[in-house]
Amino acid sequence: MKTISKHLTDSGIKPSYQRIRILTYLMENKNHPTVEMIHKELVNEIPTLSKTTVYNTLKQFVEKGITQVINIEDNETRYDADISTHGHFKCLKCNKVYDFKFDNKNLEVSDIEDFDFFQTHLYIKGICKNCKYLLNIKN
Amino acid sequence: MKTISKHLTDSGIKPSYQRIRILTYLMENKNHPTVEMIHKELVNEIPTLSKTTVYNTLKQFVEKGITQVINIEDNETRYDADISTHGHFKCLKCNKVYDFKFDNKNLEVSDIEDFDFFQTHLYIKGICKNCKYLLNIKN
DNA sequence: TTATAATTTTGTAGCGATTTCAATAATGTA
DNA sequence: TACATTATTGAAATCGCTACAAAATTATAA
Repeated sequence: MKTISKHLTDSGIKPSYQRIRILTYLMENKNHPTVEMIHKELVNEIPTLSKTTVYNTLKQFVEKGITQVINIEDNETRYDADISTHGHFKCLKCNKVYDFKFDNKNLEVSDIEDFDFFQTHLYIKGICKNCKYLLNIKN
Repeated sequence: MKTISKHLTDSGIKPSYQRIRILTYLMENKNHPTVEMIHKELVNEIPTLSKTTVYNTLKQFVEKGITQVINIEDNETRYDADISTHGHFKCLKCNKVYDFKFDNKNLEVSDIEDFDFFQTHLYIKGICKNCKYLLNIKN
């Protein structure tokens, strides 16, 4: 709780109760939640929590650089408090989003050599190990 | 025109007038357009063209695998008739989306070794060469 | 050709995600 | 305590997209 609060103030965000709870949720559940998911969970603890607050808070987190947006699917915006450059894998069977590491430094790109890079997003879609295993059992 | 029509029939899509025009637009203007942009342009030539038709047609193109969706931004779905694996760079200054090549084969990823990959999307955001140049002139 | 069936396009209505905005609540300051 | 500032809330509005049924077009059969 102390660290979360400090994380906010360090980023120029006043640590209100709602903001602390939302950031705590993001850091404890690394499940790349949607606004819907965050609200649904937190409204149990904070009955008055409005969805607008979740939207406003996440927008602010992204602007201040302590949260990144995951656009792996066009109909759902997900959020991740891990702002390090890493990839996201979405299983098309169970819909779970996995984190993965990739070598950003040795990523060879051409055609955009003289461009300045601010953010890199790598998304892979497919079938995860667990679902592959379950599919094999069935057949 | 002949080739576009053939491209459609080869993919199991009946080459209606609207479908031909939409695919032609995608192939001639490699500008990664949104539904809005496609409709705005084509309604000049086809005054009765409805946005629903553009949505339906693109959905079908994606299902049949002749068009891919670009989710580089959460508030705009873009489309690309180039279905080869390539990256997309969005300039945060001029908002243009550039294509770029990257070495998909030598992409080193960890944590998801035994997963099956179906699609890979690489998005980079930053400032393009042209905007960098223009910024330098100003200052 | 003509009648009928199947497909495509169109426009309206509806839905869900997000934003706007004004009122209320909470917090900070003199 | 009084006042100013900021944050939260909830209702209404907006936007992108989908559902659906009617109209238009195209294909098929007699």
